Amino acid sequence: MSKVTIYSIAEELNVSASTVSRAFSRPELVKSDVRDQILALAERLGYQPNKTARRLVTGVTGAIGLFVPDITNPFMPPLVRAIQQAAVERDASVLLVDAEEDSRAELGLITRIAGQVDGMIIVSPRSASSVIKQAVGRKPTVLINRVMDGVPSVVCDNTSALREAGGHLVELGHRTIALLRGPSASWAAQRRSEAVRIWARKADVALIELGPFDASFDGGRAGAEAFAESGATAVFAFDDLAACGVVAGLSDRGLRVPAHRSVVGCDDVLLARVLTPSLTTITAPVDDLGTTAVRMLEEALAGNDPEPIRLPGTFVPRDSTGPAAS
Amino acid sequence: MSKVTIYSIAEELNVSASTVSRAFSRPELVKSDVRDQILALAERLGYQPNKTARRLVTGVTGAIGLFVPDITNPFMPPLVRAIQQAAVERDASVLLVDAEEDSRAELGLITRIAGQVDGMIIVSPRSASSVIKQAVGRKPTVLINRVMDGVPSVVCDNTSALREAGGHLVELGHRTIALLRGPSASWAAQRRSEAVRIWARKADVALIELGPFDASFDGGRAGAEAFAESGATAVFAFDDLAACGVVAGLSDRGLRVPAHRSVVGCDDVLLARVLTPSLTTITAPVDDLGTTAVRMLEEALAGNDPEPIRLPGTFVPRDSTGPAAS
DNA sequence: TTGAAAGCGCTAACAC
DNA sequence: GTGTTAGCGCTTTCAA
Repeated sequence: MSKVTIYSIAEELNVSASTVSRAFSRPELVKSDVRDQILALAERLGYQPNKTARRLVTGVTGAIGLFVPDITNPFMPPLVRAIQQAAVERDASVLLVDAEEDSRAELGLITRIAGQVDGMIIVSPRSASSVIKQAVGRKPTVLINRVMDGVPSVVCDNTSALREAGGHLVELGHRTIALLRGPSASWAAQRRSEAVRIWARKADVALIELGPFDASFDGGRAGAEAFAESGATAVFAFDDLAACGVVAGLSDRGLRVPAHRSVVGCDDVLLARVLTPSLTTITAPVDDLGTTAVRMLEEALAGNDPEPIRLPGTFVPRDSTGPAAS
Repeated sequence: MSKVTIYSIAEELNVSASTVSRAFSRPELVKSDVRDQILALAERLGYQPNKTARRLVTGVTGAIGLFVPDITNPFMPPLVRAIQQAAVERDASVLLVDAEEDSRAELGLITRIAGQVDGMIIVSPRSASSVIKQAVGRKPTVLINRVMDGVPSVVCDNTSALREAGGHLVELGHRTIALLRGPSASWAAQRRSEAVRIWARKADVALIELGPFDASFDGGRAGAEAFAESGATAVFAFDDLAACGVVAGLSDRGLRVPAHRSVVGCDDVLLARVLTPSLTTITAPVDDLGTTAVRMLEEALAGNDPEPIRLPGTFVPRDSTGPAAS
């Protein structure tokens, strides 16, 4: 039982190897009855065109590189899934690279996979631009949640959802609200803070800015201390993980959510739904983010350069916000 | 600036392409000064052997397929990371496939990547054995958290940690304890239940078995109802996610953890640490699981067939367990 | 220790 | 529409 190739099929059917090849790669070029015969025999023999050989001659790998800073961040898995799914639909595979928050390793990892993929999707709020530029220089690249001149990107825009969240807090009677600022190197963190700031000014609420804190559970926990002493009754946490930290930190001080303080998260990761109390937060359109990124990469691969896209998040009130304690 | 190949290097140095090839693939076969020259020039030119070409002739892809049932399950990301890291150390890449809990798609996805990798790691507690056998038949395969005759596997063994957890509950005064059973199709779930059962018999505590429930937040929430009415004061949840569900379900009934009821999770996923109260649970040795799987796959690839390995989990008391309410 | 030559399995001109 | 002919960039006998 030797391996089946276009040659073995060609021989069996008394056609040339090219015809067999065409039957798979450009079916419209071969007469339909011949094509059907070929496909049928191939099916019966369990033939699959050898991707490696195809790749060697065409130069297309059929793989896309997915670079994530930290797959352990709860925001990532659903995004990875969405990308993976969109890739499979396009008959592409996903080569995953997790930088493990090690910025020194990033460049090496990127160059490493660049040679094995057609293009890359980079989800990296904090990588140095120089690193990203390296990647962009090698292969068509799409950025997620980060914008950079001349590079296609999809970002989640929370501006209006944050406004809604603010309105919700005001309705609940909150007049002094804290903002836990995220890492200053994070593009998303900056935009978020700015959006809250603008809203607060217009809504005439007292905004107490705290931080910056790490975008982590411990960051949130640290923030809780400042928040508890700030006189604010509600807080915008940097993201859901930080919000969990805030809840924990408040609990350490005997403060309950939402009875004593209200907390708003961001992203709506799994955490937000399973925490007790469940988190009022802003749902990021992860699925859209992922499929859009893949679609844009496809365009970029086709030689166009797609316009940056922003997808709005949506506000979801849950149980971590309640009436302001008097 | 044409692309640099073994030929361009060979020409430049007046050696044959074979020599250049050897300098990279079997350096010991080429005289050291020649080799140094070649390597130096290659370095200067930024030459990297073309993996595709190499792959075509050798048949090794340098990639390992990682098949996960649901990357959204919080147990997975750290595992994926560990595997990815171990792979990078061996100069291999990871082709990720997420089945999205769609068992019908599994087979297709597996066959799909089988052709693109040297071997596979499958983390699939619930896939049909037939599907797994398919994979195993195609490429060397290592199973994580599942055992199957004749297939190398690494599993997490929680028996002794569960015993410890039980002891901990008894010390806290619990005498009637509930067991939330996981999905009956899950290999891990069965072993867990069995371990708890055996412990309970020996420890002379009343064990109330409930379920089976889904290994999910909602499954836990459903379980909470049964638990609340069971008369038990503590519960072994199927995993941490289910434990979160239990906490939520109890809270719906006005029951607090750990004041009114104690809850023990399993796996020690991120969730467990960021929940308030933090979960008493059993830490799965994910890093070890991942690196061991990669090591075993490497062995399998080398033609050996490695013995199944079990790695013990460790008990971690936290804040979700407390003295039994009287 | 090195070189020549023959492929790995496929695609893509080009000619028929 | 189909066949012929060259490769894609590398590894690997086999001889020298």
